[in-house]
Amino acid sequence: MGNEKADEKSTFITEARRKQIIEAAIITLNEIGYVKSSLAQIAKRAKVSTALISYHFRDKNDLMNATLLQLITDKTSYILERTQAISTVRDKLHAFIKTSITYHSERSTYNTALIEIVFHARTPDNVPYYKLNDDEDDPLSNELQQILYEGQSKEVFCKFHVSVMASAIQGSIDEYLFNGKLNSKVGLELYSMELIRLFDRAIVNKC
Amino acid sequence: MGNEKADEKSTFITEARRKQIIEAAIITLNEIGYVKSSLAQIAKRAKVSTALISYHFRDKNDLMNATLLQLITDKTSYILERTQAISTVRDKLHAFIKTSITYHSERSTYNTALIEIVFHARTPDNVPYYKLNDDEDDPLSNELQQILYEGQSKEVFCKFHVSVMASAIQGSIDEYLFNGKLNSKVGLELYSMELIRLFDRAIVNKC
DNA sequence: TAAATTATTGATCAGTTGATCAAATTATAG
DNA sequence: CTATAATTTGATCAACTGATCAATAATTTA
Repeated sequence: MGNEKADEKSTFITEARRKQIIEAAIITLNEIGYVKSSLAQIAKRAKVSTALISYHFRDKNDLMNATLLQLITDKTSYILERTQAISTVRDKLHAFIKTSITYHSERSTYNTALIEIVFHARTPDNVPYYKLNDDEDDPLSNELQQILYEGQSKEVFCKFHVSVMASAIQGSIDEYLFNGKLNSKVGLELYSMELIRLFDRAIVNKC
Repeated sequence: MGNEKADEKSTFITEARRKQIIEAAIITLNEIGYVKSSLAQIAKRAKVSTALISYHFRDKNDLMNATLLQLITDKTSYILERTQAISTVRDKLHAFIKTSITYHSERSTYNTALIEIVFHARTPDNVPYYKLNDDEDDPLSNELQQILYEGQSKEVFCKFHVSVMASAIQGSIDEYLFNGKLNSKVGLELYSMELIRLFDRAIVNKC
């Protein structure tokens, strides 16, 4: 009953329920947004009572944090799996850009839920999540920076400020995730292709 | 008393009160975020009663829309004033990047309030503002795209997809606005300088 | 099977929300 | 100065929020 850590009683049924509730939370976030995603709304979509959510999660914050963790894990593993297999740094960078954008359309529900949480949830000190921005803790950010460093040390890439370049790449990708108009106007194939060409010019060319 | 348009009764005192309430809304958004920015909280900071807000604004949405308009207008004029004066396209692009980033630190309160509204407010159909993304209506987006077109027609810039390049530039800038860690790690002078160099390589070089 | 633990529910709680309204205050006009 | 209109308030409203609790129901254990 009592583990060293907090409360880690993981019955099979408990884990299943938690996943079910988290999945309902994602659907709810996508459908009506964070503000309207009350426990009642989430419970309705999970087809359980509100009290059951309170039973499996300490509070609403706990539920949202668990949901966020699930979303980040999914996105991270999706992109890393398809990036780390590639051998050369330049192709790795291309894959990183391509898969990041592909994830958006393939898991758009997850992506929206992720945005909803990141821009609404706050720490107990009332600091918004979007202002925290992990960096060191973010495996995707680390992977991207490591690709850039490796390219520079192998002299495939030229000299530039890695942090700035990384956030420029990430920002260019994110812009496509947010901007709905762009999404329907340009198309992900064209967008990722143009982005790859753009950063090839900025990174690989004579410097 | 009765104008053609909706209700456009603009006494001097009315306009002053509206501005005062909007200013209080901005401060409140910055201090405690959109979700906690109730009419009561805004009223407290404006040192008026909640009923007075309801008197000057149809509802909370109306207030938030008016606040958003003020924020967008401020940011737009700030950047356009400092960009359109420049004569050559390349310097214009540099100025656009530089002033966009400078605005962040100079009016950080406004910037946070803007983010809070854009990522929380929704249309009556429950469509989040961040998914609308004007594009054609956004003067800043237009200015940036026009700079790129002009540079291409004068053959100062090489050939590339203007929409993609514009959103890459905008995304690279926005990333700096959101990412708190980056903000303290790199510094806006260095960041804008590196960004200018980056896009010079991607835009101006041999293509 | 019987006992004990775990899972689930409906009912209910106090707290906040945005909005409304009559009454009070202030400004404006005649 | 008086009457009329515009401004501001406090009190109050129903609706909804997240959370809690005792009472069942289901499952596990002995």
